[in-house]
Amino acid sequence: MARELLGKYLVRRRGKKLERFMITEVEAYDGFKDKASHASRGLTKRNAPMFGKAGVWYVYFTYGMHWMLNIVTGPEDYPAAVLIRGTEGISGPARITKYLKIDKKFNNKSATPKTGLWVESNPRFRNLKLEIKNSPRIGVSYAGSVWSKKPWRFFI
DNA sequence: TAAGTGATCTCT
DNA sequence: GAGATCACTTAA
Repeated sequence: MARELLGKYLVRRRGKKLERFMITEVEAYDGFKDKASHASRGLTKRNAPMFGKAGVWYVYFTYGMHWMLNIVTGPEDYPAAVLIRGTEGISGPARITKYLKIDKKFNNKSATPKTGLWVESNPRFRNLKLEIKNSPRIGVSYAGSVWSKKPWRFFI
């Protein structure tokens, strides 16, 4: 799912204006066992959206100043999400939310035009093979040698 | 390299 | 309720 999101558009509606940003960098957080995932210590008030339906935003606040944008994946009751780390023109997960004015008001909301933040396929890339690379995830050294090394960061 | 910043989590 | 931590950014 993380790979699928690469090359697609993150679309933000503000008033009547639509802004589209091609997603270029993501990270996967998968299941109960993933020690790098907020869900590794079970259900909490904060990570609850990760346990819900796929296609819903999980937006949380960290480091006292940054909002992180994730989209929930997987079946209900199975915690998994993809962190949107970068788009064309914006690199860095906190900068995306800063520039697109994304905060807790999107948390637990569906990714649809109705909510003002969603994902669209990219017709430009329908027939183009993207060169996708991967690496360990960023900023998760606390997760131990196994989980911090999982190559679940994907980027174009 | 380190400060900034405050919500959240764990432990008492 | 206290203390530690944090899926980061910026300025030095």
